[in-house]
Amino acid sequence: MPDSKQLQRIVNRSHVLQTLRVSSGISRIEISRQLGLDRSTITNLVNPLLEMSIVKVLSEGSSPSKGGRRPVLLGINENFGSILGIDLQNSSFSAVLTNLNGEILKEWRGDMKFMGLVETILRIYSLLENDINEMPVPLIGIGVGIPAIVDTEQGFVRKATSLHIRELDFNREAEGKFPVPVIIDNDANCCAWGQLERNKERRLDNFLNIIWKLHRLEGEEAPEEIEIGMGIVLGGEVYYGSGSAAGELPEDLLSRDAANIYRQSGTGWEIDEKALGIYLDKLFNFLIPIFNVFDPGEIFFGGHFTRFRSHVEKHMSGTSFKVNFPRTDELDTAYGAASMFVEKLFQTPVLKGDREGAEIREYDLFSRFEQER
Amino acid sequence: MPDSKQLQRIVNRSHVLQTLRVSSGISRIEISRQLGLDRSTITNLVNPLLEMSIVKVLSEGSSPSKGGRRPVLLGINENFGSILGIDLQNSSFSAVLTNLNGEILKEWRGDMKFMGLVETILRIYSLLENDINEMPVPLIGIGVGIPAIVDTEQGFVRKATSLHIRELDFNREAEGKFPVPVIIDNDANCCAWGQLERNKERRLDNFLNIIWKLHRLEGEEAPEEIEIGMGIVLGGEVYYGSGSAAGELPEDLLSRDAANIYRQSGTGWEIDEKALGIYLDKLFNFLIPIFNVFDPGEIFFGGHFTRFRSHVEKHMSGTSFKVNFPRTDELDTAYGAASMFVEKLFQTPVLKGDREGAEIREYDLFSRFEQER
DNA sequence: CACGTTTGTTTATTAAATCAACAATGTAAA
DNA sequence: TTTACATTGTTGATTTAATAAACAAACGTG
Repeated sequence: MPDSKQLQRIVNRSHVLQTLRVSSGISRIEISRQLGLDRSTITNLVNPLLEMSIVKVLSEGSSPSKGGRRPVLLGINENFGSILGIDLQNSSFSAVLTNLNGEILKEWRGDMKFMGLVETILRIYSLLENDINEMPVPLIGIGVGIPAIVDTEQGFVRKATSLHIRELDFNREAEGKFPVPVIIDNDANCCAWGQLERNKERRLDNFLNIIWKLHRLEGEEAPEEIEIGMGIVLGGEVYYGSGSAAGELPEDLLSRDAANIYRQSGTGWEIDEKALGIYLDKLFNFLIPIFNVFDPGEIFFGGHFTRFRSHVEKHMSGTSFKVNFPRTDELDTAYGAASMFVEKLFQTPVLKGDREGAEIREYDLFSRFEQER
Repeated sequence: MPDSKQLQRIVNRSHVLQTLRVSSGISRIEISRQLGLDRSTITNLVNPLLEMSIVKVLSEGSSPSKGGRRPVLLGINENFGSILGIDLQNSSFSAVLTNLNGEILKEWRGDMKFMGLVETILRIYSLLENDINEMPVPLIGIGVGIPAIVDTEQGFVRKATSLHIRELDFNREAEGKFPVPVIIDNDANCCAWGQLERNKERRLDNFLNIIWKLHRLEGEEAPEEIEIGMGIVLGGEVYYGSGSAAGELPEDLLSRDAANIYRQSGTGWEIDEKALGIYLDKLFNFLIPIFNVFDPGEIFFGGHFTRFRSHVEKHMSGTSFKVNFPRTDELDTAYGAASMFVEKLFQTPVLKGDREGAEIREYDLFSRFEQER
């Protein structure tokens, strides 16, 4: 629908928003310099965003060294809207509410028997609805992470062993049932989205985000199930591969095979160092070649990897990769699911299809709220 | 230098050229439909290209089913210019001259002692110069493939064991010494570029291109040296990784380790099936996990892999990947090097840097030849 | 042969950028 | 204090490149 002229404006506006997001506290003139656009163009783009309160004035900056008018420092209004991120597992969930700056406003954890994807998410949402509505920030989107192979673009779940799903058209089934748009993705990819969000100022290019996650098995108490997941970010965007299965590890490196690492003791879980060593040998034997072929700029080890930091560092010592152990917790996937939504909000819209029906991506902030507020 | 308005025109012009390249024999109106631009816009973009003879009229198409004026079918003028592609090895080279449609106009093979990168390429060029100049198509660029880790964007050779190079600023050393622009890249990446060119109508998204190449060792007669190279294409573009080393395989899978596969017999080279089997087991043990993690839409096995086709098919039979054995010959790398240049000619120009000095990519066809012809 | 259809061009119009001038606001030296 | 100068940000005129609309050209069909 939007013609090429309007599209240019939309794209430029999006560039402005991205710049504001990445370099919060920047002046209009500095934006114009970074984007190579005229000063007046930025003024014209920014002012409507200010009126809509998507952008806000932070403060007056100090005047430049040689004198001159003080720059007016701008930034994204992080309270323009909130995002609900849900980490959906077989029999439990966790969830976070974040603002547009990726700051956590609220968090939840709970048990929830899985009863179909849409149904379960609806239940969780109605469980949290009151909490969300009493916040001063209105909800504008939901992101969901599940242990599955997901075509996020199409909203299509290909395969989810632990949830017993195959070829589910989520978008169609969820149509009209939620008050805000819902996006789903693989949980490991969500964590990669979260890493993109947390490091947005660094404008990371290529990195791998590997997580070590524990799941309680359905019914059983112990041992827990290990999930090793890899999220791949290339050129600043999550890479899905041609079948949405990029980053999936072989079965024998996941699940029960390594379950005897965790031994139940009197107080709780205890780690069998020998079993751990054997498992990590096998794992890194697999991973290191992958690292070499991808040649990422950085590798993040999240989740329970932080508990085995020294082991990981030993295995990585032969390589020249930059290794990173981000602070992580049980909410990583939920946080990442929310981050995914935020990242998509600020992505520069492109004509999708390229071929037929030129349709704009549906998450563009300005277009969505142009009339409403 | 070019402002945002001119940039839009350049980008749209580039889209038109890409469309013409991918779907040769297309009418203006059909282009306008595919790109979502107005008919008159396409007319205005195409006509200058016709005058410059970058684009040519193919023929009158048949009139549409319900009557109406016959569409004027357009296509890239493949003879607007020619590209020299060079495959540079330690003590020999091969080269091809292609037109803009990736058709081979001429080819050469020869021995050439390596004497520094720029010097050697210059020698090869002067060797072929007369042949090239007597062609009716003017040379507009040179692409070079070398067995090395290369930062193509910067024109910087990081490491080339067999050529004894380390940290060489090619662009600086070559400055002003060639009559046309020269681009260098890793040889495996070149082959991937070649595959992109050969399959341009298919608009491939993600694929891996794996080659099995033989090199004569310096001085020695036998055994030859094996080079296994992987070119990675993601989102329709060659992926280089953060250190330009993406796709590099571990040392022990290359070189001499598998040399005893080739045995010299009375008539020539003979293959030791047992040694081959052991080697391929090891190789595919390495490759299959890589395939799974990349989740490509297709995998090409080129070079000598075609001789071991049944072996490869056996190893790949457990997977669900689409396997492809393209017709290949000794000129693949050279052809790919030329293809790389052509592909870059037709890439949509983007502001590089994004941050500072907004500079346009230097290969844009129209801009380069606007005044000249 | 009249009529509808499709391609492609021409001219007027429009959207969104730039350009240039200027107001506002600051530092620093005279 | 005053003057000069530097920098940010806005306003109005101008330019550019797209679209829109009308039309010419070419073709098939009843």
